[in-house]
Amino acid sequence: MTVRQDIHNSDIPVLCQACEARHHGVCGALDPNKLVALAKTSSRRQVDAGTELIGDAEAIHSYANVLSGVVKLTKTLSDGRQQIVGLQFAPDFFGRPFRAESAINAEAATRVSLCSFPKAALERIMKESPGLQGRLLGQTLKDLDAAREWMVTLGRKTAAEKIASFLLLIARNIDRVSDPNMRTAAFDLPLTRNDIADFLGLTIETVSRQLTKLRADGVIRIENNRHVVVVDISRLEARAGS
Amino acid sequence: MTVRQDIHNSDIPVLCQACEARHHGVCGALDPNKLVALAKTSSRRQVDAGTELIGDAEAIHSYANVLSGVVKLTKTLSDGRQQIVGLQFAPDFFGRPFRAESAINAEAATRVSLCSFPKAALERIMKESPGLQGRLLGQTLKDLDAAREWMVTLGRKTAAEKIASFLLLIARNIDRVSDPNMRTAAFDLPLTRNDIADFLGLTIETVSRQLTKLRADGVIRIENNRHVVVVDISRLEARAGS
DNA sequence: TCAATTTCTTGATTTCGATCAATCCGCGGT
DNA sequence: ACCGCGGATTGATCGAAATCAAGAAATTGA
Repeated sequence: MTVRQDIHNSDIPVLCQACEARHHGVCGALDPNKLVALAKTSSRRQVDAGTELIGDAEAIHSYANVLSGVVKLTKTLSDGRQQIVGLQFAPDFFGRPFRAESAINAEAATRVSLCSFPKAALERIMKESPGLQGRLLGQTLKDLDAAREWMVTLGRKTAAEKIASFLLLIARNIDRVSDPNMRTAAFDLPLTRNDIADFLGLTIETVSRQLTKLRADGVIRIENNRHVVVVDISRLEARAGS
Repeated sequence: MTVRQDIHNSDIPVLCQACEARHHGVCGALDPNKLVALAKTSSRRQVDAGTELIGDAEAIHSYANVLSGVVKLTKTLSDGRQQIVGLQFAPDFFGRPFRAESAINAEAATRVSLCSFPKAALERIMKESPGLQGRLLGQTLKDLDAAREWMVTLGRKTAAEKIASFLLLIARNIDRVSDPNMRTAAFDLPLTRNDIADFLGLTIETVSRQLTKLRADGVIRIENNRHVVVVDISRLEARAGS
């Protein structure tokens, strides 16, 4: 153990001071000492949309916090059919503690900025900070809840309901609509129509048609193919099935 | 800390000695002292198929190891559409560490025997045994992998592939077919046709038709509606998509 | 600025699985 | 044994989404 010393706010690594993950993400469990230790080995980087972050069945050497942008996790069948099995928004943690058994593929869906650190560094600090393990468990449980919620959407909802559910998911994560009396939302879609289809288990044509229908019915407006304005959130919710 | 004392095998609670969870489940992380402490508060019980174990949005007061049988986790839309979002086989741990946010419903799919302990007892021991937290994280990651694997099945596979995938899942968990050169498998279906439909995002009629087709093609045999003999596992795998 | 290419939309047709509708089978009870 | 009932199978028809097929719109690059 190092000798306990005075920790001023200025001792918090510059890198971390303005970081959202510092408070809400996994780093929130670390005291300044540990944070300094981790920050020494960590590095920020920006990657363009389409960059592969973890290849299928690849060994994983690092973990990362998503600081901005959206990362998509995909699985692919041998004949090319693809399914997005998770989306990570800031300030989600992502990477696989221990084993990399399930063949998963992580790719930047938008331009993404990451704060990544080597697997070994995190695991060492984890042994000393039980709180960190708890945060990791918390993130994993959150991912599990999201996955199960989506299983209902995939298995039991109609195409129209799937699209509405998807738009709500994005609105809640990008535009942070948690306030229930917020009537409207606006955001850029982080996914292409193809990605949306792969997320919803639909074809690109069906996605397009359902978006057109929502637009025709005045529930949303679409500008430049990417920017979506939800005119009335409760009307969208009514179409999402629940 | 208690003084370290000699621990004989006989000090392991009788309840735990023959328990599978003792080695492979969460209890494997506990030393005999901790095991005794936990065993004091735990109790075995058997429940019939159909028994509700955790109600939708109900507060959770206990955790459990599944010792035998199958527990199904379901989510239901307001209009009654249902989706099974997870199956827990022995010796899975089940229950929700912390928060019970996601509205999930757990029900015994078959006759089930459980070893359950109060939430508080487990959480207290968890603070002292970092290994236990790790096991819990491991179980959660395993559940997450399973959920994501199933998302591919729900979103991208045909009805025929879904049924084949389901039978393989059961064969691997009930008959423990992990040995890749095992050519055949046999088991009782732990789910009714209705449950299978809810697990696969299909209707009961489609499930029935696909099972009939597999039978007609000589891939499986069905006896008494419940007992399934997989004649050739590799032929079943070929139909599961991958 | 203007091809060139990719991404998205829209339309026509087909198909797979849902729905509707009878049976059929297995099982427990009297 | 017989009935009665819930669960399962089978058949006929329908419909939602997939597939096939052009185009239109946006983005890229020279």
